[in-house]
Amino acid sequence: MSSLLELRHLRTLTALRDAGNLSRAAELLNLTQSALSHQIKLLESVYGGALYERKSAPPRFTAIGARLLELSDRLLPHVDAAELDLARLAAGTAGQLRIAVECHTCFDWLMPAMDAFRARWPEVEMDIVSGFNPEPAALIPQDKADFAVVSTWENGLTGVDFHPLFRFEIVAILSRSHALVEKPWLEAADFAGETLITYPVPDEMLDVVRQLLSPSGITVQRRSTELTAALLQLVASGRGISALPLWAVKSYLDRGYVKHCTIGRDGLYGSLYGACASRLSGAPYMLDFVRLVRESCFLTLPGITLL
Amino acid sequence: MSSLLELRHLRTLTALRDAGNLSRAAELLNLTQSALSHQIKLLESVYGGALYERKSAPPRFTAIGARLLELSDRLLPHVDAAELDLARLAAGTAGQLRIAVECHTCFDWLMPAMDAFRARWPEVEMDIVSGFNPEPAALIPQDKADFAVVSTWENGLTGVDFHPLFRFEIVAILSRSHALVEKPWLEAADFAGETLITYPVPDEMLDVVRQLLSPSGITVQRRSTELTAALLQLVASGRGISALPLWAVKSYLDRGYVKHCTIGRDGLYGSLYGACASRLSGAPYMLDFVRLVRESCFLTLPGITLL
DNA sequence: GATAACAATGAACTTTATTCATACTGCCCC
DNA sequence: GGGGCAGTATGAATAAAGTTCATTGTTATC
Repeated sequence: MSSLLELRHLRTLTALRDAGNLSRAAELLNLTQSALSHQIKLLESVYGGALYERKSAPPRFTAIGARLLELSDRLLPHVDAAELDLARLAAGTAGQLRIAVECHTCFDWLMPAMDAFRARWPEVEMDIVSGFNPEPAALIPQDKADFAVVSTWENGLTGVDFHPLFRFEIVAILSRSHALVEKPWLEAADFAGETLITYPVPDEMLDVVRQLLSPSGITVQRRSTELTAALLQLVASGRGISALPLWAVKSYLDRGYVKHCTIGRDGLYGSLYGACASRLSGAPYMLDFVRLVRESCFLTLPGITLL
Repeated sequence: MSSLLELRHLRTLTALRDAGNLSRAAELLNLTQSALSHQIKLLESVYGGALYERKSAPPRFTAIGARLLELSDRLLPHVDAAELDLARLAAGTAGQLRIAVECHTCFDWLMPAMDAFRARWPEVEMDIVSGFNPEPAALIPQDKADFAVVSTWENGLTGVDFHPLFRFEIVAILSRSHALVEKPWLEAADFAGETLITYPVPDEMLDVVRQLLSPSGITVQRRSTELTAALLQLVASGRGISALPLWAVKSYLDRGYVKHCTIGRDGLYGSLYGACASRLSGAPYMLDFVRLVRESCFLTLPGITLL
C-alpha cells in the first residue's frame, strides 16, 4: 500500500553501481550477496520490472533502475551531510588526528581518504607522524599518534583499539625471464639463494619473512629501496625477487613489465588494521575516518577484501 | 555502526510537524502512536538528544530534530517525484477520472486534492459529473463516473470498490438564542416541531434523518438551500435548525455566529468513502487520488478522523 | 481532584530483513 | 566439451526489526 522504498535500497543500488556487482556491493555494505539479491528482487516486484541486466559488468541499469539511481544520487549526499552535521552536533567538531604508518606504500591509498576527511572535518587537526616508525602502534599510548596503520592485531596493547581495514594478497615479483615464473606457486625453499628486494623495513615486519621464510628457517639476502618503481626496476633487471601487495604492483603486471607468482599453495595474505587510542575509538570523526579509509581502499585497490 | 536512518523516520518527522502531535501523525501514516514514539526514541538514542519538546503544540523541534526535518524537506519531495515517475513507467500515464459527488459540500475539500492531482497526473482526464446525483455510486457501473464520494459502503454493488476516506461529527446548528442551546445534547424528540434547514438532497441521504429521526419515527419540516453561508444565515435568523458536518461550520462557530450542540449522547457521526470502478481500483493514479484526498482532508478539515 | 489528551513503556507479537546452504548460469580455459 | 570459476538466485531458517497492545505516566483544563 504505502511506499516501501527506503534509503537502504538506494544505498544498495549505488553500492551496486560503485562496486560493479552484487557480491562486491554486499561487501561494501557489510551485508551478504543474498541480502542484496532479495532486496532487489523485492524492488523489482514492486516496480514491475528488472532494475538492471545481471550478466553485464559493469551493471547496465534499466529505466526503472536508472530512475532509482538518479534518486539515490540526489538523496544520499544530503543524507550523508545531515548525518555529518548530527555527528558534529553530538560531539564537538574539534580534535586531533596524527597518523602513523608502518609501511610507506600505505600513503598511496591513505591520501584519498585523508583528502576526503579533511573536507568533512575541517576542524580536526590532521598530521602525519614523520620519521621511521617500525612499530607505529606503540606511538599511540605514548600520545605521539592517534591513528596507526598496522599489519598485526596486538591484543596486548592497553589503551589501543583496532579497527579492521582490509586483506590483500602478497605475490612474488619476478623478472620476465626468471626461472621460477614457470612454477604454479613458490615455496619457502624457492627463495633460498635469491636476493629479496624490499622496502627498508625490519625483517619481522615483512609478511613473507614472518609467515613463510622464518618458519622454514630460510634466510635470504636483502636489498632495499624506498620507491615501488625503483624496486620493480631492480626486479625487472634481474637483481633479485620481491614480494609485494598485489594492489601495489597490479599496474606493472598488467603492462607486462614484470611477472608474478603466488606464494604458497593457497597464496600469501597480509592484513591491515587501523589502531587508535581507545579514548578516540568511538569518536564520530575517528569512525568516519576509518569508514573513509575502508571505502576508498575498496573502491580503489584491486583485489582486496574488506575485513 | 552504519547509519540506521531510513525514509520511514523522515516521514514520521514531517508527519509529526504537519499533524501537530504524535497521535495525529500516527493516523496520517496509518500507524499507532506507540510505533512513532518508539521510532523517535530510537533516533534520539542514536543522535544523543531529544528531537522535540513534547509538551508544546505545535511541536517545537530541537537542533537535532530541525536538522532531520531539513533533510526530510529536501528528500521527500524527490522521493515522491521518483515514485510518481516509476508508477507512470509501470502503467501508462493516460486515463480518465470522472468524479461524482453526493453532497455539494464535498467540493470544498475535493478541490485542493483535485488541484494536486491535476499537477501530478496531467494526462489523466479529470471531470466533474454534473447534475444532481442522488446515488453517485450507481453511476460507476453505468460507466458515467470513475470515482464517487459516498456516505455508505454498499457491499451489493458489483464492479465497484470502496476506499475509506474519513469520519466526521455532525452537529446541530442553532441560533445563539435558541432554547435547545442549553441542553448537553439533543435527542430525536428535540427536533419535533423544528424546521430542519438542509442542502437540497433527499431525506434518506441526510445522516440526521437516517440515523436519528427516521428510527424514532419523527418527521420535521424541511427547508433547503444550496450554500452553506445562506443556510447558516437562515439558522442565525431563527428560521430553523440544521445538522451539518462540524468541519463545514467550524469557522462560523469560532466566530460565534451560531451555536452548536451534540446530537445524541455520543454524538452523530458520518463517514465518507470513495467508490470507484473495480477495474481502476488498483491503478496507480486512482490510488494516488485517494491518497491525496485523504491527506488533504486530514490536514485541512478540523476534527475529522481518517478511516 | 476528576477528566481528557498526549506521550512513554515493556512485553507480545508480527513482519521483515538477513543469513545460510545450496543450486543455477554463463563464461573461460585447457 | 566438461571442469572450474565468479556471479547470481532461491527457499528455508534465523535474526532482527518494527508494530501493536495494554497500561502507566504526565500535563493541562475545567
